[in-house]
Amino acid sequence: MTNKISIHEIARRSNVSIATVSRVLNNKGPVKQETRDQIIRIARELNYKPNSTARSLSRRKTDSIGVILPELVDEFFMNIIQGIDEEAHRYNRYLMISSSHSQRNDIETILEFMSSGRVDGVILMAPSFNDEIYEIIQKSHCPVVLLNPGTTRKDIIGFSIDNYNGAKTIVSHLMGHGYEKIGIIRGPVHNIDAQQRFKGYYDALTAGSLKYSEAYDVSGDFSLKSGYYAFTRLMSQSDRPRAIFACNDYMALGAYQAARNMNIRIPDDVALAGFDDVFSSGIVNPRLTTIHIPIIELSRRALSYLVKMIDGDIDSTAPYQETVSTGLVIGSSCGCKQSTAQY
Amino acid sequence: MTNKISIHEIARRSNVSIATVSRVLNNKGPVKQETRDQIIRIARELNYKPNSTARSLSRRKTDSIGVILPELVDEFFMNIIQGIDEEAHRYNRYLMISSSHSQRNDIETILEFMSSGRVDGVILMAPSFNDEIYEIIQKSHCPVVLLNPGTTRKDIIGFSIDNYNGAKTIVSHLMGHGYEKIGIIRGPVHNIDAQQRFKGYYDALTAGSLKYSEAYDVSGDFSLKSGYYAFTRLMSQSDRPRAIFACNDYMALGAYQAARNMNIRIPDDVALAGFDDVFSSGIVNPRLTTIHIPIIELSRRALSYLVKMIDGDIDSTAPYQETVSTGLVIGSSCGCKQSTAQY
DNA sequence: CCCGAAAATGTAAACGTTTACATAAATTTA
DNA sequence: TAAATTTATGTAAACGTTTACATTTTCGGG
Repeated sequence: MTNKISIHEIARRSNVSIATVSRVLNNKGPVKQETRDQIIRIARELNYKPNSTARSLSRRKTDSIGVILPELVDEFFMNIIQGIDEEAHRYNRYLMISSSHSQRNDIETILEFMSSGRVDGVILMAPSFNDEIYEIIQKSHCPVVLLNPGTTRKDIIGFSIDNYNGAKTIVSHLMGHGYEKIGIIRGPVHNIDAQQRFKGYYDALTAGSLKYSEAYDVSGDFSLKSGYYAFTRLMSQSDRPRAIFACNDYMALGAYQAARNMNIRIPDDVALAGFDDVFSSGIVNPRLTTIHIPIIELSRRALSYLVKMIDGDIDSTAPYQETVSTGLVIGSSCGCKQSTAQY
Repeated sequence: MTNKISIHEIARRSNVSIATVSRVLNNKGPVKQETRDQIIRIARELNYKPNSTARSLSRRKTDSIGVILPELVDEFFMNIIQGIDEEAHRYNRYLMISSSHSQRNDIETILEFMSSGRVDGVILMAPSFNDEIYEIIQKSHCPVVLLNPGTTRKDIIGFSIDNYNGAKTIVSHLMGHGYEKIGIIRGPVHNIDAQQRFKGYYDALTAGSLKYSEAYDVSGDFSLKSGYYAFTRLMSQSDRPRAIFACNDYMALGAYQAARNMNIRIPDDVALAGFDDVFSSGIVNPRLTTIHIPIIELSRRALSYLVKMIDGDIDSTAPYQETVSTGLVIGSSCGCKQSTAQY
């Protein structure tokens, strides 16, 4: 039960000053080889580990990065964390993770995180971007990178998914099958991803000279259940759509269940496509045609950029936006015979 | 662009000493109401946030907790984080999360985390428990709680899943359907969960006076793919099993795909059961009969216990084990008509 | 063998808090 | 009203590092 040993203890035992010890431990400044060896030996013997709190205070740098996500559920958010973690490990940074605990004032969480000096920078994914958040970021002296900011502002630093083109691509793919009556199950009204996906859908239709019809446009909230009901509603009308684009996979999966209940065959009676490429969409039969989001890659880049801001390799005040493009994953739910994904 | 303000600045502006300011900010020690009000006012005006690094150094307490998981993938690990996060929020603790980056020396990761004073305690889920890890925990002065330690040692603090009884329950359920030839798709050989689940399977069989047969025992590694091949192997023999217990859901899902390829109907030709109750198992058709693990609850309890150790409310040196019991989730993959889960 | 430069080491002041202890002011007690 | 309390405040030393600056030692060249 050795007491916690400090740099002082090492200095005492090696008959040198703490400055010398610090120099050795940080490989900074000249030290006689002999002294160096001895200090290292003693430090190792005592199993010395520098106190990182003291280190942080002195260096004014914590080597940790805050990650604030709207919630901590799903493979999706896990993938974000995974990507960030991998990259953080590369840069020797630690990760402080927190959900914004939507029930509470998430802004406060953010502020707390950023202002207390607990982290050197923050990766923030807010449920929705608003002026208050913008203000906080501007005011704080803490570098912030936004994940999927969902705003048209240009004076921020953000990494986004190309929802618009993803949606356009997949709807175009459905059109390529010759379907003309293509319905949509929307996401939450105020969700920017959902809005962009809708726009992609809309523009794909009109670009292909199909007409948008309100009868084929039903709302959902990204949940499985909402997909179930939305599908039921869409297919209960006399003039049914021939294909449906669900704005995310969970809703598409809900649609599968509704289809089974209604004895509707996918893709024979109605084709189906989703968005996100969640694990389950590769499990269901027929495999769901969907859009893959390179979310791990996106997170990695975001972290990498943040670290460079922190290290001063990149100007933190300069706005920067990056958008990663999505990939079409072809299953047979759209009517294709051959799937691009294999197991 | 106000410079970062410290307690000194507040003291200066309020014409008091920093001690008084500190007292006000921490609600500690007597301060005249008038002085107090003024200090609070000024602190608020300047939007003062105490530097948590300095605070940690002085108090010898970081208010953060380390979480080390073998990997950061899956809903499963996300659920762990979710449970921990919820509870951490209740106790006002921050979470430092890291995967043990299995490619590297995970032990070193752990040591680093625990010895550097970056966290007040650690929740550790190791890929496999071994003596080295045990040594580290004993030596370190940092409270450690193990998640699913998978050891029979009694001198540790750990929170576990009752794999054994879970497996026994579900295999018994299969037997209740009258199936006599019950196969198993095992998990990784060195994985303790997998071993315990196998034992549950074995004991359930023999308790019901069925005989264990090597022909029905094939190995897997918890991956979907391994489930696919294991199923194929099991069902390629002339004397096929009538039911199969896959040691986790992903392997069971792989079995679904193999079954589809081989034109084998579930549950008509072969009944199937899994373990874990992952999201996808509720999606597939027929719904997978499986075992639910209250992992969020388990994580919550682990964190709560750890915090109490840190706060000195619980003796950190006393061993403690807790096991949470699992729940049977009935789908129709086992042959049941009525499912307990609904969507 | 002395001088100057380079190398090695030490001293002490940060970093921004908390807190034991000392002191001063206000209040009560007798 | 002086002494004894109680309340309010200040001083200064921690906490364990890093690092600018000062000082000492070493070493090569004249």
